[in-house]
Amino acid sequence: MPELPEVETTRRGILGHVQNRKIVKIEVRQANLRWKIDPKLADRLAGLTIDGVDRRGKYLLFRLSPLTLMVHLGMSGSLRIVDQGTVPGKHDHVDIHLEESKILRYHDPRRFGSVLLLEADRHPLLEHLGPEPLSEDFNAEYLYARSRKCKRPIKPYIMDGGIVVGVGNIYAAEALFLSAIRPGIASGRLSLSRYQNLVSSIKDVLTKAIEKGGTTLRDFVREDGQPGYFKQELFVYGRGGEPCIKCGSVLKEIRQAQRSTVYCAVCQK
DNA sequence: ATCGGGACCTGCTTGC
DNA sequence: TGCAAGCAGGTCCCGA
Repeated sequence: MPELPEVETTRRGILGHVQNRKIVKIEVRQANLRWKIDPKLADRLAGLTIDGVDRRGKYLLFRLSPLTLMVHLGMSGSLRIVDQGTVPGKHDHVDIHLEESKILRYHDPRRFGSVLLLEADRHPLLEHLGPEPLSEDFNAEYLYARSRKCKRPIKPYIMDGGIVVGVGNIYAAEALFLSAIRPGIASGRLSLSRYQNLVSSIKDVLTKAIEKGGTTLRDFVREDGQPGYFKQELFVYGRGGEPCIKCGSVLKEIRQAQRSTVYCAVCQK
């Protein structure tokens, strides 16, 4: 489910419910996620107060001075706020009980997500991440300079978290359509001005998706259980074989690095 | 140094 | 109708 807009939607949705609230207790029903949940995690966090929730790429960082709880939603994860007594479902793996009878509930059918305890503000998974796409550090000059001599196709290139964080399969395809760039072109062959288009398309599509509460394809839900509404605004993702919204020709579907890619061979060069 | 591929999982859709 | 294959928002890690 979650790319940056969905993670950011989740962060904004839960913030008001968890900030300055004390963790009463934690229940772990399934510890085998992408990485096994530390058996000591529940004891370490009980009694601490959540000072705030930050985001780095697709990671949510719960600040519990002096510890940090790092949550990744993987492919199918979500966080919801539910009332005490709400019966957990099959894939509700972790409950974080808060003051005032609320529970922050982690749900993840495929279990590709993770719930990790950080002793400090650092973690190996955060060490080599690229810039935030909505920050000024992410700009055309950076991408252009970094991609010289790189033969890797542009779509997997912008989906690489070491290059820029937060851009997943949906928004990579959308941004390339919006900037009229073919997904298979080698990143090292794109000009600076094409990178200017691409960067502004990425920022644009992510910003608009956040405004709509993210994209719900099947199971993404916001903290209150509502879906996101950006799906209606997708130009190419999930539309292989259908007509291009701009020119009407049939959209092509290919595979790149084991991910499906849809594009318009007429509009994107 | 870069890659492509496999791995980790469950659930839903599709086709025989 | 049943069953197996294929595919799905991510990304680490290995070997070529």
